[in-house]
Amino acid sequence: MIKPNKEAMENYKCCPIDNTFSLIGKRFTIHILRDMMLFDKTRFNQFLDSVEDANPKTLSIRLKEMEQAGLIERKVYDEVPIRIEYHLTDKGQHLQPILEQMAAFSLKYCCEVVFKDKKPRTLRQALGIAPSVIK
Amino acid sequence: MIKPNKEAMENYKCCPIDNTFSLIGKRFTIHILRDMMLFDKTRFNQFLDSVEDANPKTLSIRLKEMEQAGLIERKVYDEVPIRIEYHLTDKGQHLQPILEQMAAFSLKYCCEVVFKDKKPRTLRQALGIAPSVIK
DNA sequence: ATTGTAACTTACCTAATGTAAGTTAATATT
DNA sequence: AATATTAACTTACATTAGGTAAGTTACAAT
Repeated sequence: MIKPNKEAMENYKCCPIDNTFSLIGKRFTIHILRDMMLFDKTRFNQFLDSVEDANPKTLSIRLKEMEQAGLIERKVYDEVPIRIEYHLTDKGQHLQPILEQMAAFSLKYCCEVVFKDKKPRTLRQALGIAPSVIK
Repeated sequence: MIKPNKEAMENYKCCPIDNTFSLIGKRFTIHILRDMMLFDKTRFNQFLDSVEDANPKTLSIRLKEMEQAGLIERKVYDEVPIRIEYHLTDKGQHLQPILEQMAAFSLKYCCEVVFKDKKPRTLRQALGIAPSVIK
């Protein structure tokens, strides 16, 4: 088990885990990130369709918060009808290892609820890709 | 970027990221896990003191949910005054990589808010330990 | 004139969370 | 004998966050 020591603790203004949670802990945030990272979703109505139980009010609030936090960028295309796209920033991209670990946990320890055949999988197996693709 | 393919998607009953979020996404849950994993906290009033802005009502609800979900175990010691301890289960322990990635993200990309000197750190540097200790 | 589309916003309602005080049970103190 | 203390909550009440359904804007097509 990894434990912080006292000298190291002196440097902190706040807890890094608490800080990350303040960025991704609210409803829909990780779902939006997931859909951007893994499924190339970029638009409001796509998230409304793909995010589990999303509603337009909360989605709208969440996208604004994520933009404020520097995780995503909002781009307006002046077409008819108007098109708006949301894209991950560099900072937002770097949240991906967290989502990967979240996926890996469920694949291994919640396989009865996640998989039809109820068998555990690694992230590689679940994605159905060759080992070389991940890294 | 890692992308799931179609055959692999057929096996799912639900999204593993969504599933993990249902386990750790509510307020205080990861804070409780953090305090158990890194600071050896085990008792109700310890969490009340150490978890940021914790209140007894929500803490009580959360501990019950976490027990239900199989992440922690509640043990009653029949002493005077009564002592109750909460400990991580094996399943709960395996959430640690998620918390580590959450910490690593803030150390690297939110150093201005996390550190007094505002300089980014790796997880190793932040913990102030030798490289060999992590793995 | 009505319909359609994208991206929301608004009014209203319900659920989750927070606050402060109270409970239980036993020993310790005045 | 009455009051205090401790741990781990619970309860009543207040506040905040989130959800629902409908409406808005700005065109273009039918």
